[in-house]
Amino acid sequence: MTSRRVLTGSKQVSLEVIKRLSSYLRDLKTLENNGVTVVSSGSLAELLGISSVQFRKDLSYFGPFGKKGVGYNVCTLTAKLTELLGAGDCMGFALAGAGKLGSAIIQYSSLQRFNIKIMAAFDSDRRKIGKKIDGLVVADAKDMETTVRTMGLKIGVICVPAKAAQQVAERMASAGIIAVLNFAPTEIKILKKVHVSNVDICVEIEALSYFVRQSAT
Amino acid sequence: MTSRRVLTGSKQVSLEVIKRLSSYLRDLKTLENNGVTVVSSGSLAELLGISSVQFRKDLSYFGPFGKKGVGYNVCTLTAKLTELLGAGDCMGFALAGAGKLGSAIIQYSSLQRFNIKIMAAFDSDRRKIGKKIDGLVVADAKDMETTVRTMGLKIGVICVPAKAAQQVAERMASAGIIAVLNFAPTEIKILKKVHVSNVDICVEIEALSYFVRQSAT
DNA sequence: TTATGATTGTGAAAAATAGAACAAACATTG
DNA sequence: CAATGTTTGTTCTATTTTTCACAATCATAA
Ligand SMILES: NC(=O)c1ccc[n+]([C@@H]2O[C@H](COP(=O)([O-])OP(=O)(O)OC[C@H]3O[C@@H](n4cnc5c(N)ncnc54)[C@H](O)[C@@H]3O)[C@@H](O)[C@H]2O)c1
Ligand SMILES: NC(=O)c1ccc[n+]([C@@H]2O[C@H](COP(=O)([O-])OP(=O)(O)OC[C@H]3O[C@@H](n4cnc5c(N)ncnc54)[C@H](O)[C@@H]3O)[C@@H](O)[C@H]2O)c1
Repeated sequence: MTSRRVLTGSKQVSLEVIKRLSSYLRDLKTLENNGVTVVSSGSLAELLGISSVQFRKDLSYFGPFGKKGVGYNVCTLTAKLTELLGAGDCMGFALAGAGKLGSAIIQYSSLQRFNIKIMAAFDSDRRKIGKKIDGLVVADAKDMETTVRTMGLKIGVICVPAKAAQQVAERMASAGIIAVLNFAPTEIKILKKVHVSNVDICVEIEALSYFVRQSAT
Repeated sequence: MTSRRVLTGSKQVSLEVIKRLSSYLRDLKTLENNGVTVVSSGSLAELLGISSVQFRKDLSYFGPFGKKGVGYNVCTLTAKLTELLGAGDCMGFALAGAGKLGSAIIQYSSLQRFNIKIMAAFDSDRRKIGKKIDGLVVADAKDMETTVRTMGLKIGVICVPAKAAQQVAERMASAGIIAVLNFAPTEIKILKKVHVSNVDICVEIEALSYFVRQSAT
């Protein structure tokens, strides 16, 4: 894993921390909906399946949010984390490859609750172009650069076959995309300033297989 | 991230290493198909977007596979890694939630090339039960325990809504599943001996959003 | 055959991450 | 109000992961 780090004031925080903060926020929202008003790092950590120190440590990169002897106000902390992660204003993204996985993601309703919204989807297959998925019309991949640039999109999700992934990523980058979530089972080599997160389901399952086989002996 | 470790002989190797080995194997197969017979850690690392030391170090946990001054025989290394990861014999898995994401995974053809095969899919929705997806008939979630146990499946993939994930995971565990890939945006609390890998796409994109916003300033 | 250059494998150093420990702050109870 | 118990925030310590540095090995070409 290439550990990219992000500046926050004077400190540097790893994206791993950011991902955890995001999952904290996710569960805090659930608590909020359940009417919980105050929570301690201990009980929240138990909910999250992590240690309470890790929770407090992660928060500490961004300042004190709790009250000693009491815990955290769920509402306040939710608001602070939302602001911190910039999850308040909607972030749009572009998706390439409106196939099986791509369609699922287009229709992935949870993204809305995260203020993440798909703004454009592209495909090179004539049978896919023009198709309406969940209200979004799939556009011609040829128009990707123009549209992405016009809309000012910064995040790209790659759901095209492996052999097309590199080229698609490059085109996205040239259109102003600076962060990519890649589902294709291949590594993308691209400008340093573009951040690439890979999710390779085959690799995930293969690793689990290894674990299973080890457990068997 | 809970860092689970696996025994190999006397050494302990983290699952992160295993995942990387899996991605090495993935790219080695591509090289093999392209007729490349010998490769150095340097050129392969460049292909993988990592450092050559990391590649060699990862391999070193399992023994020497290369020839000094020359490099690695692609064919041999592929075979060794395949054996090491146990990727030679097919590993079956069970999937819960044959919805949008679940269907995409059922139809995910690349898994076959990894010798990973879906053996059973379950859903609780009457409209989904009995449906044939890519030749596989979706079974009633009620029968999950029995079927999973009978088939001796060890890996479970969770594609059900968040609120059902915990219960589904527990039922999988009770049926003998010891490794779970969870796509639901919630943490699963379960017996220590069951390994849970989480893939939360919302969290991934939210982290990218943070990166994007940071880059803007 | 002998130098030269390339590349591996690994112990040791460095960096990053996680964890423990504890003082400071607050609430509560008597 | 004082004593006690709780919980945070943070420093310090331990562990894990990554990177460096280099001896050992091999091919090649003089
Ligand atoms: N199906 C899954 O569950 C799954 C899971 C994980 C990863 N993936 C990966 O995601 C990618 C897509 O998988 P899928 O199952 O949806 O395949 P798919 O064939 O259903 O979809 C791929 C789509 O990409 C389009 N495409 C091809 N080249 C393109 C280009 N240059 N520009 C724009 N669009 C292009 C195709 O027309 C097609 O619609 C693959 O790399 C696959 O390995 C799939
Ligand atoms: N759609 C995506 O691209 C996407 C991406 C990442 C994660 N996810 C997550 O994956 C999960 C599924 O997402 P989806 O978009 O496919 O939703 P979906 O509603 O299309 O599918 C969920 C399926 O689970 C079934 N189900 C519900 N309870 C069940 C139970 N107890 N046992 C068995 N089956 C049950 C439902 O009948 C449905 O068919 C959700 O947790 C979602 O957050 C989805």
